[in-house]
Amino acid sequence: MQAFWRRGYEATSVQDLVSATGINRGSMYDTFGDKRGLFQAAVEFYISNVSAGRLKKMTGSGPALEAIRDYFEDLVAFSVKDGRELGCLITNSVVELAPHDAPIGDMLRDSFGRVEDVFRRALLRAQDAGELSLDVNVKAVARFLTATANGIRVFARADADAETLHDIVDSALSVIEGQRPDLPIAAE
Amino acid sequence: MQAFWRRGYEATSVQDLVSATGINRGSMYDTFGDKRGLFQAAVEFYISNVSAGRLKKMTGSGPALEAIRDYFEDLVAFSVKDGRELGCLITNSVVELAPHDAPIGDMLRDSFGRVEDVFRRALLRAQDAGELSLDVNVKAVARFLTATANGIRVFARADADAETLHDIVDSALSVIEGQRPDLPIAAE
DNA sequence: TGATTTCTGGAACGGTAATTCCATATTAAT
DNA sequence: ATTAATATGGAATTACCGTTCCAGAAATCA
Repeated sequence: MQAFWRRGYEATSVQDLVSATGINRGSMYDTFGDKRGLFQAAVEFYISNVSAGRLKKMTGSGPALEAIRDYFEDLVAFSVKDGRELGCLITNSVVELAPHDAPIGDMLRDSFGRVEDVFRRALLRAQDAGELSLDVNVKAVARFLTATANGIRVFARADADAETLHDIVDSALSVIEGQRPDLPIAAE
Repeated sequence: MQAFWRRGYEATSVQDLVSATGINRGSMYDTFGDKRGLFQAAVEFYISNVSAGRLKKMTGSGPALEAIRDYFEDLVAFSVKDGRELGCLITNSVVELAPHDAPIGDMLRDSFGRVEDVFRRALLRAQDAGELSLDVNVKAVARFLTATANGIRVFARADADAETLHDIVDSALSVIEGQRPDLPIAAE
């Protein structure tokens, strides 16, 4: 997974994968069929571990807008860490492969859908909690936040610094953080 | 350029380039040195034609916020056209190559910088014209809009539909379109 | 027109890619 | 302990990759 994450699908040779994993060539082919099969497994692993792990924090019961901000701060923190210029394996793979490999494309689109869904739920929770105006188009904003996360990942891949990424996050979150609802009509 | 745009650097073979251009193998090598040289030329061509063309519309003297919106509408319109799933050659190349090819990475980062700059100027014009509050952090928002454009491009590469892309644009532009300045203190 | 440069089609080259195979060693199951 | 299953190192295979080369055709220039 890490090899593919770093260099992409095409630029990673089977020899790279053998060296990186320390696993025998033959065993690799026995288990995953071919390079593409291993790649698919790597992406699946990424989705259900790396990605889902970060998303799970957003599904808690605490303040939803705060959870969304934390998600983005996490993203920025990771992007400028030593694992720099990695970006996101899903984003990278969408760009490299989605248009030419339908099954992998579908898998990646599903993953986007799940991210969007987590955002959507968080936004609904924010509305329920009175943190966010009911006028906000939740579906649209969820899509927007998903796209923004991808934009940040592209910037990360271009080695953007923390300040730049923070600027992006702050501006993006102004879409929801400046949207407290009006006072309730019948305040108790 | 189109071959690289469609399939990326690694997945495009020299044979593909020969077939796509109708130009002889030898002539190609005489002119561009090698595959990488041709790629570099393709990206340069993209930057100074495709990309610059779209950006130029934003540098006019008309209403700046409208120009920004038009830029994004253009993006969406192109992304769902027949040239679908192409995304942006710069975005695609950043993701595929920036971390492993310093010269090309630099070229692509420069291009990002120029986009950011065009946004920045437009935002400043908007402030001058009283379309945009002076409280807005212009640099941050310019970075944000650049990142958003990249996010849209990633979505386009994942074959997102027009509605989805419009949702993203509408939400993103709410960062600036809801920010009219307060009435001037000394209204005439 | 004749000379020079440029382009063409296509063969040829070396290298490395993905994949397969196998005899041997290791591990797990009975 | 014996058998069956799995992993290992590495060679072998096939194919395509990028790149070079060249003899001849076309175009350009004097």
